[in-house]
Amino acid sequence: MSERPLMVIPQPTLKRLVVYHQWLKQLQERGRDVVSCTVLARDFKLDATQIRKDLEIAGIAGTPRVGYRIDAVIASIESLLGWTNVNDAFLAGVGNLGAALLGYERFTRQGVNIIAAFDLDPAKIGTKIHGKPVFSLTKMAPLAQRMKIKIGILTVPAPAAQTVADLMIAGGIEAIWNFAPTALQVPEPIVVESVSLASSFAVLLNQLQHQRHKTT
Amino acid sequence: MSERPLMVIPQPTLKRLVVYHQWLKQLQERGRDVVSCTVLARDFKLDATQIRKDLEIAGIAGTPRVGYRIDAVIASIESLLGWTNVNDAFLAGVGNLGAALLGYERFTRQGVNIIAAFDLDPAKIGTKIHGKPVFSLTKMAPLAQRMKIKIGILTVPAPAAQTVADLMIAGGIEAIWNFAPTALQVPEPIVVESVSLASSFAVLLNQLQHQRHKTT
DNA sequence: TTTTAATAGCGATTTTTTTCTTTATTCATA
DNA sequence: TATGAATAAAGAAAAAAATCGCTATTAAAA
Ligand SMILES: NC(=O)c1ccc[n+]([C@@H]2O[C@H](COP(=O)([O-])OP(=O)(O)OC[C@H]3O[C@@H](n4cnc5c(N)ncnc54)[C@H](O)[C@@H]3O)[C@@H](O)[C@H]2O)c1
Ligand SMILES: NC(=O)c1ccc[n+]([C@@H]2O[C@H](COP(=O)([O-])OP(=O)(O)OC[C@H]3O[C@@H](n4cnc5c(N)ncnc54)[C@H](O)[C@@H]3O)[C@@H](O)[C@H]2O)c1
Repeated sequence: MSERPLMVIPQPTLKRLVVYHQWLKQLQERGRDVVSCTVLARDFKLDATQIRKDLEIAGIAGTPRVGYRIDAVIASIESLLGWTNVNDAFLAGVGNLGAALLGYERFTRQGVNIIAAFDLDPAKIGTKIHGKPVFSLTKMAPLAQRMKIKIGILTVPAPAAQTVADLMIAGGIEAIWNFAPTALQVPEPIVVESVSLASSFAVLLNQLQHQRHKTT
Repeated sequence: MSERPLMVIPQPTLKRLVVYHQWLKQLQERGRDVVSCTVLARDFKLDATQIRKDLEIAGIAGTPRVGYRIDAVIASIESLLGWTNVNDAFLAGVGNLGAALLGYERFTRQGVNIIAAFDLDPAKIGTKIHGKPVFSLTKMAPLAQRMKIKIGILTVPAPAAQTVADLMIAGGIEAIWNFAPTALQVPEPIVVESVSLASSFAVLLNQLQHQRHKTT
């Protein structure tokens, strides 16, 4: 498909590029056409040079005294992240969080399309949640294999996470987006990206404590 | 309360400590009593020295040839993160994600207790979701002020996020946990911690692409 | 009791990431 | 057409984070 040199993008840069993208989309809707690092730095409370380096790493050029064309930046980031072609994914565990992810339409514009969900609960199996069909967990591995699904989203309770991850891998899934607070043990080529909301909240609390110390 | 020197903990360390904590809880439930950095390093696919440094920063000591007492590590991390006293919080935007967060009981063991939620939707106002009362958004600021709530959780659609954040600040809220994909503009002392699931997924995709390059 | 192996501890080194400094480019204005 | 101001670009420096190498300590084995 799209031939990219596949250079290594620093992970902090990668994450920030996604955040810039979201914001630039909003600026665009408000009629903005170009944006400077100075402005972005103020909006995000970051260093302007850092943003410039990030865009440079993404291969984006600006013009002095003007800034960057927003549409060009958006297009570059989308291409860099591979959002131009969407990846099909399975989701396991249609609970509170799983259902929320199923209903989040923005994901399809961010490279992921959840095409089916799997659960153990008989009350959920056979239904559709946010338009996505829910199947029995036993169907997951065979279906993944048949449909060549490569991405699995794991939103089951922590004690079940390892078992369900093993099923995903058995079905040929290569990357697991893990929301369960556990350390998944997976063989070498499998990619795991874990989301830890608790970590994020810990950062919030920590900063709040520091802020209070400063002012008192 | 608990008098801590409030040293600066590197943010990567802080996040990892939370992850260690979750895992150690599980090891404890399985009857484990001590754990070594070597084992943790294998479980998390991290460098053993890094884990040792993290624990050192958290002020945790181990014994050679044995490792660390799991209960001591858990206690130290909880105390360090301030999970021993729970912080009350308000949540704005009881949609898919907001409702999922409302129903997540583990949060109370991680320093945050959502005591009420707020929304614009008349169908939701006056109801209880996962046992938490939902009030009209207009009540948020006055109630926050009266109840001295300092933490706000923002799960409204992106276009509404800035407005609702302003309301939170008007109510005396000092820290905002933001799930909306937007760049909140807040005055100096206000702390904002944004969660970007899209960034996390971008990391997953990126690693998957690299993994594929390696093997092919 | 001695030896061995596993592990924590600690300082040094390397790598990565961020920030600073300087230069070059472009647009607006006189 | 010059001048000034804002900005990107590029390289250097600094800061932060991760990793390495070595030493000390401890428990188990010999
Ligand atoms: N809800 C949140 O806000 C939140 C936040 C952070 C992390 N998480 C994590 O996300 C995961 C899901 O949380 P939740 O609140 O949605 O839980 P939940 O209890 O609402 O949902 C769990 C779902 O998984 C299903 N399930 C259980 N065992 C299964 C199995 N073996 N195979 C397939 N499905 C199975 C259940 O039937 C249920 O539908 C948990 O690991 C939780 O720790 C949740
Ligand atoms: N659902 C997800 O998986 C997911 C993932 C990542 C980020 N997010 C972000 O989280 C936020 C919420 O997502 P969601 O899927 O729950 O959306 P949703 O549409 O399901 O819920 C939004 C809720 O906010 C309420 N609301 C709207 N305007 C409001 C206002 N001004 N004041 C108070 N409440 C208001 C709505 O009535 C609704 O209940 C969005 O910003 C979304 O981008 C969601």
